[in-house]
Amino acid sequence: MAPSVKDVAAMAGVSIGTVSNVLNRPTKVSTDTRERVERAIRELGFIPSAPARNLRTKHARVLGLIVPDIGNPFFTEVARGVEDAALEAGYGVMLCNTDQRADREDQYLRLLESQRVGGILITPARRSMKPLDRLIAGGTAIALLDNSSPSRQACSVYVDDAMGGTIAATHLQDLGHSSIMWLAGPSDIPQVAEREAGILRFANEHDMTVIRIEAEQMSAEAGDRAMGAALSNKLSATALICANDLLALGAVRALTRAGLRVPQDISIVGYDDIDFAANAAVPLTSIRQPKYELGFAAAQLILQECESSEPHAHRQIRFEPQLVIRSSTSAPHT
Amino acid sequence: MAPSVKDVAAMAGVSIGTVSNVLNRPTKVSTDTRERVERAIRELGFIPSAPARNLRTKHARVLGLIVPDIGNPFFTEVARGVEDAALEAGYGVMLCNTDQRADREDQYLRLLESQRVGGILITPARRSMKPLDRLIAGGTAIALLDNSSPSRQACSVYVDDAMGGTIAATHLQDLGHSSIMWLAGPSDIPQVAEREAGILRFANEHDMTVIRIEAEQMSAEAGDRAMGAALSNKLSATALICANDLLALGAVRALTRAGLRVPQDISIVGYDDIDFAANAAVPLTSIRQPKYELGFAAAQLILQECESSEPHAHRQIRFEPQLVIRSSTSAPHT
DNA sequence: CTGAAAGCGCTAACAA
DNA sequence: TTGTTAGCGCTTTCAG
Repeated sequence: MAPSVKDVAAMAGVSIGTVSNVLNRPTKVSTDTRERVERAIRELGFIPSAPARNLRTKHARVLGLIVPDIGNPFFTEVARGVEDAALEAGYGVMLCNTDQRADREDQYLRLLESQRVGGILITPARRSMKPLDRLIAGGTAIALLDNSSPSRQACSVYVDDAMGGTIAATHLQDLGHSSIMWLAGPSDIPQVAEREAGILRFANEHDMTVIRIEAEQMSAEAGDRAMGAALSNKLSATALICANDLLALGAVRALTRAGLRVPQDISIVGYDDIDFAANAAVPLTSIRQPKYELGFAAAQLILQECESSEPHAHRQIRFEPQLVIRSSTSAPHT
Repeated sequence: MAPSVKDVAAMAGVSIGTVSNVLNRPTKVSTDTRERVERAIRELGFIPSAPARNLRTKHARVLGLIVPDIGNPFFTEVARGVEDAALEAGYGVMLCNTDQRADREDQYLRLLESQRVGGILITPARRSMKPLDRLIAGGTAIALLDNSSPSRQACSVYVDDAMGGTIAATHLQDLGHSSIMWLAGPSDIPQVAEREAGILRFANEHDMTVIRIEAEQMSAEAGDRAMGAALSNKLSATALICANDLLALGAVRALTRAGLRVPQDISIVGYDDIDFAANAAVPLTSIRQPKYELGFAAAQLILQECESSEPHAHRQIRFEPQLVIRSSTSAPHT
């Protein structure tokens, strides 16, 4: 049996209330009794039971992290940021990977609710915030991750996607491209839609033509397939912007298979700037998102919401994306 | 306030004990009272408090997953396997990324202990099992992940690394290579040591020469640096085996920078077969490890240990690696 | 088959 | 400053 406050109290010759005090309000205890208690804690190897504590405090020192695809390095980096911020505050992180499936998201939401976690960080897989409202009403702090829809119900942290799209298009125009392809992901992903909006707005204003193709997923395989299909339909342009780096990696493959060289025959701009973008054989020009920082900031926001009992004003934090130029873009070959 | 068993009992007109019974032993309750209770649960949106339950049951329906680097796609895939097995059983997974730091590992171990998790899956960052013994004694199930050291204290799941090393060397010999380089990772990583043993044994028996170089981390950057250094020391061979795919990706970069072509000038075999190996511009020949399966099996093992109260016999599950031939290996150019 | 009651380990009033 | 005590929400005997 793990030792309990009772054992510690007995060994230190004090009451359990005093033990609880040295644990939670050390200043309210005289120095020498505190030291006696601390010694007892050390000798017994006492580690307080979180479940017991949570039964009283209503909230576990745990954060839920709900992401669509932890296999995507973007989210892996975000998770690292969340984890570091959480650990700093003595919180744990429950990883909830939904694979974009609503049923899994629901199941995890229930799980987190039953665990009475202090807060939930979520990149919503669908438009509805319905199930979240329940949680919010129940006192669970929620933060929207990588989601710009301002909500009066929750904090949110995001990177300006429209700006990212514009940056990518601007870069290609600067190089002299006037006709580009846009390899989008599923159109119901808000981030993709925003990036597209940024690209199209800029293209309109600067007489660039944009050919849109769509992959059914945000994965390299899907990028390969979509690009392959576009190629066999004789679609072409001197440059390509991809909705994320995974798609770009797949597109490079399809292009290479078709005998086209990057960037000589076609320039490519990815999105996210995952580690593999830099280490690909054709290092990818990409739009960097501050992934780790995004996660870190979101976790901090939510931690401060669930730590303090004061009325909390929901905040929105916006990050800016950044162009990282590597070898996959150049002036169009004439 | 979230509804409690008490509220449900009141609404259904039964005692709280009965509510508890329909929750945990539905058969012990008559059909119609069960239905009444279930209706009340639904109407109130009652979700049992895990902390309260855990206070009695001693163990939370949560698994701790301790890995050295969740940024490495190998571990990300393992995590997916763990997560899926856990969710199937209604368990959550706490992600604990140590970055190979002993202090973080300790901190997480304490956190998991205080949470009273049912089991811990760990890829030990160091040789010592000392802190784990405490947990085991305390009744927490432990499973060693990707670790072949048989332990009478815990279950373990691993992929035969020596075999993987041999497979890689065999493949190169079959292609006609007789002099190879081995890009190792830190020598205190047991998996790396095993792979090396497999390679060296085979090389000895077949008169291959092996030049050993070592990267200080299992990352692409470290691989790039180590390979670059080797190159400027005029080390060379017709083929290269890397301790994992990340190192291989970095090595390809260094090689490319030096004007060498893969596989014409040098063949490369990676290890792990992460997704990016297949999608790299030079698709990587690699030794595939059943990553997802590894995590899934480990989680199942530990779940069955912490679910059943019967005396549990620790098991060891061994997986076999597999050669995946792509474009980064060929016969040596003569 | 159902209810009553004890108690899991801890926190937070309140007393002393 | 320290001790006493009443629960938190649930499971689990033990009676009925």
